[in-house]
Amino acid sequence: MSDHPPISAAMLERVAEQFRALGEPSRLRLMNLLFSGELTVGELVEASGLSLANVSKHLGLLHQVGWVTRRKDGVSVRYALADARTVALCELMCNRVRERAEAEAALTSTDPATTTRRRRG
Amino acid sequence: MSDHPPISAAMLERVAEQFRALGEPSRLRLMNLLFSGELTVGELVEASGLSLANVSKHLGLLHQVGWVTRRKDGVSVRYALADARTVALCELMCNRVRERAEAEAALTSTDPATTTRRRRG
DNA sequence: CAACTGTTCAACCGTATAGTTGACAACATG
DNA sequence: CATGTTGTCAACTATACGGTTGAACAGTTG
Repeated sequence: MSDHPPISAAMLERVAEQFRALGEPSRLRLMNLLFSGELTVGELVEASGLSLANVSKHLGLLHQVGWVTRRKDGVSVRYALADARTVALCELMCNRVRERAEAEAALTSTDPATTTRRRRG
Repeated sequence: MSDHPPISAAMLERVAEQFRALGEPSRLRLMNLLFSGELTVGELVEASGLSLANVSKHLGLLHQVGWVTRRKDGVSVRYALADARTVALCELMCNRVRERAEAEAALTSTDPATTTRRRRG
């Protein structure tokens, strides 16, 4: 825990915006599909099972905050990951979730007594 | 872009939950304050300027998803970062924001013509 | 026990946003 | 130009969530 200066409110909002854009399962699904490369909106619709307008909306937001790039290709539009760090970032979060799941499983199996939450008597 | 298998809906929701917890300026501010070490709710209230109940609520959520630890210390409660990766994660996002800000600034200064769609031409 | 401090919880309100629907824009083809 | 294809945008509804307020709870002190 070395030196960590305070951060401006504007910066906090910008950073929060980045996190928030990834804080939605549908958008995470689209990002995950883009892990394998550039895809059109139509392809993402088919692969995700989401509605066309919904996918377009999510992609618009991801593009606005800079997580994906947009490129017109004839009649369709191709989206791709804009940041090489995206995959690492998502995998870090996946590992966190897995670790927590394992930790919880270990707790409940080794110490069932402590799982009886304290309630006022 | 190597092999990236699809992810279950439950997993996506869990991962999104992690991102979402950090997708709020007030919570990010609290996390940032905790960068310097363990703090009580009261200390966080004073440092953040947020209301007591509000801080408690945010800390409750951060604790629920595993971003902070909670420890009773006499009459007060001390919170701390639970994950060593937190700082690196936030700094990555900060760098992203800074990079994007610089890229935008460079664009508007070198190519004013394309910015006519917006004010500040 | 009673009073005080520090924290959490529950109910409420206002706003933000996910998803749908329908209209419309951009590009291709006949 | 008319038509089909692909995607975006605007309006709408339902739900989620941030923030406030007031009550309840847990230690500490007298």
